[in-house]
Formats: sequence, C-alpha cells, structure tokens
Amino acid sequence: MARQQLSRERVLAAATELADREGIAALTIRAVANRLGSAPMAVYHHVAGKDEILDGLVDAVFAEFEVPVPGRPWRPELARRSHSARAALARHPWATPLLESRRRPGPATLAQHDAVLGTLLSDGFDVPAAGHAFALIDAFVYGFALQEATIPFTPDAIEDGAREIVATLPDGGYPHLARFVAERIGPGYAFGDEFDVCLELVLDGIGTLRAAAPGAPR
Amino acid sequence: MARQQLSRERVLAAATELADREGIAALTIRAVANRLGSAPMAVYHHVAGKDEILDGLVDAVFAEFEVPVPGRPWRPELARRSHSARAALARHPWATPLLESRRRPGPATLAQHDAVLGTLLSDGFDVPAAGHAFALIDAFVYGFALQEATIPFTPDAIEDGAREIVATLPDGGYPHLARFVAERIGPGYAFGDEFDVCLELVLDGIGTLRAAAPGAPR
DNA sequence: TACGAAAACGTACGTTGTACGGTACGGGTA
DNA sequence: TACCCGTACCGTACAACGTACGTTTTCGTA
Repeated sequence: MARQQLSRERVLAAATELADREGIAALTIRAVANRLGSAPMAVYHHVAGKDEILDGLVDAVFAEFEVPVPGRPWRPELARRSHSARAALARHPWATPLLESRRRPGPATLAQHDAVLGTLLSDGFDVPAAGHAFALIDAFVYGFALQEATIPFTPDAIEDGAREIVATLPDGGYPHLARFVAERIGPGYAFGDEFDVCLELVLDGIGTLRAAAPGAPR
Repeated sequence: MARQQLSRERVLAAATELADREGIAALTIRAVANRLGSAPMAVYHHVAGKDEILDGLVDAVFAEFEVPVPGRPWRPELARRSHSARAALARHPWATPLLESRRRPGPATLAQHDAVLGTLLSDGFDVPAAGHAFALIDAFVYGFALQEATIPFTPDAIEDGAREIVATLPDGGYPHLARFVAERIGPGYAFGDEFDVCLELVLDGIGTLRAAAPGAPR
C-alpha cells in the first residue's frame, strides 16, 4: 500500500485545499478523509476535532503573511506585510470570517502580532500609539478582505454583476448607487485596486501617531 | 389558543434573539420554531430556507445603522453612521462574519450604501474619490467589528485573559507582545476605545480625498 | 518470532436542513 | 345548506453531518 502516513500537517493541507476549491461549507471530516484516501475517524488521531482543524487553518493562513522585521523602517515593512496579508486572505476567502470564531491564536498568529508590534515599537512609536496603529491597520486589512470576499463577481464579470443587482431595484430607488455603478463600474474597474489607495491613507494616519521623540527622520 | 400568527418578521425577530443569546451556531430551524411555539416546518411557509433567514438577519442588522443624510456635511454624518454601525455590530457579534457569505444585499443594506455614497457625492467628492472613501470606511468598520468580536473577554476580564494567553507562551518568545500586554493592558484599557481614535484617522484620510473644486470650506 | 503501542478503521448515535404529504380552517360560490 | 379550495400549519422521513466507542491493522523493537 503506497498510502502515506497521515499527519496533522497532511490533514491541514487537505483541509485547506478543500476549502479553497469547494468552499468552507464543503469542509467536512468525511471529505477531508476522502481526499486523504482514508476513513473519517482516522483523522481524529491527528486533530482533536473539527474546531482544531479550523484553528489550524486560520493559523496556516496567517503563516502566509510576510512577517515585518523590527528595526527596519516601519512604513515599508507594514506596507509589505499588509499587501501580503491581503493577498493571502484573497487566496483563501473563507478565512476572514473564520477569524471571529477562533479564539485560540496559533504560533504564526502570535508571531505575526509580535513582529508588527516590534516594528512599531522600535521605530518611534510608544506603546499606546503602537496599539492604535495595530488596531487600525488590522481592522483595515481584515475589513477589506471581508469586502473583497463578499464581492460576488470576478473582476471581469463585475460590470454585469453590479448592473444586474441595480437592475432589480425599484426604479428611482437608490439614485446615488445607480449613478456610482453607471459612472464608475466598467471594464477598467477592479475593486482590489482600492486597496493600495486606502492603505496609503491608513499608513499616513498611522504616521501621525508616531511619537516625535526618538524616531529617525522620516 | 392565543398563539399569534407566524410571519416573516416574527421568524426573523426570533432568529435574531436566538443568535444574540445563544450564538449563531445555536440558530437552527428547530430552535427558531421552538421559540415561536411552533413546529419546525411551519417556518418554511414564511421563509424559503435557512439561507433566507441569514440574509434577513444581515439586512436587519444593517437596518440598525443610522443612515447618513446626503446634503449635510460629510464628516459628522459619516462619523455618526460609523459609530452606530459599530455599536450594532457589537450588539450582534455573529453578524460581521456573516457579511461574507451573504451575496444578496437586502433593502436596508442598499439604502445604507446609497446614503453613504450620496453624502459623499453631495459634499465635494467626485465619483472615484467617493469609491475610495467608501471602501476605506467600510473596511475599517467591518474589520474593527470583526476584531472586537474576536476578543474573547469582556472589558472587565481582558486583563486576566490577555495575561493568561501570554503566560502559555514559551518564555522569551513574542517579547514585544509580552511588553505590550504588560505595559498597556490594565484596568483602564478597553479595546473598544481604539475605535474613536482610529475613526478620526480614517476620516482625516478621507478628507484628503475630497476634490478641491465645489465643496464648501472647512 | 513476539509483543505492545500507535495508527487506522467500522459501527452507531444524536442532530441538522428540508422534501413530501397530510390536516385544520376560513371564507366564497352554487 | 353543501361544496370547494387556498392558506397556514404540522408529522414523518431521509440524507448528511460531527464524533463517541470499541476493534483491527501496522510497525518498531527486543
């Protein structure tokens, strides 16, 4: 039997693949086992239950974020990590809503948080300012990922999709929404492009939090 | 039998109550029917299925947001609506993750979007700038709500909870995180307070997007 | 070869969403 | 009065789910 041994890692990898391909709702113990060529209950020797699989998935996604390096200038580091975070959450759209229900942060999650705080604290932010900055940038990244996951259309089909929704509206209702779709949504429009514009504004705002005292100039 | 007639509204109200009290996982058709003093299959005469209930719940939460009024100054209007949105999402912590999977926006959702866009468009923002501003503020509000829902502690217990997590860490790992918890988290600290600080930064950023041309001064 | 632990499996149970067919009832028409 | 039919409700049934429990298979070591 060429069947490889099961392991926690193989279980999580199979679960990630399944969630990516079929959606989070299709992620069942039976399906995971099936994909591993195994029986449902075999999985339970490597993870305690479905909840632990979900915890592991979230941490695996966090592990895909590029980690900022404390000591380097805060702004490019946070920009790099935020872009990679958004990319990872876009690759795994099921992950963002999962953040809420998972209350036991994994090692990658903690390392990520530690590195972000360290980057801020070592480049001119005092503790309260680092807290503000952390809350702001993560709220933005997660919120954007949530919005992006909600958009029911691929960038190519967004025009049709948006018009379709607007078309089902009562005539004359939602005039500003209708105007926005008519004037803005078109072949060149991709919602994802908003990320860069908004991230710059967020980073500008974080810059104003920076303590005046110890930081290197700009 | 004094039992009142069922209706779509009563079903949604019972579902909201249940989700608030017992969590979204406890929201089953049987539980909803039970709370209504009715049989499971009776609710199917008023909603098409569980998905439609979830859609209705999300729209009901959006209906709790205060709607900004186009024509009034953009900044206080958006501040008011953002505060009320955050409060509503905090009252219903199960709602934010649900935003992702619900792709059929309800009337309250559409009205909300329309009013936000209208407020921006009628106070000096051109269409692309309004799009940027909309993406930014909603990403922030949803993301913050998601973070707030994740915090596993009440404001009172946050100190113990945070220390507990840090205590389980390998010694010396995550030094910045440990420092942050030690210096920042205390009796006076409430994560929710970060919202006001961050929202001001977001609104500042949105202000810089405003077209120079037609807007009133300030 | 023998053996004990680790890994994998089979069976079974309670719960879920919901398809399907039946039942009670309140009027409108003949 | 007798009939009928649409609306609201309910009972039963089924497939799929997570997983508790007990059994079998596999494999490293002696």
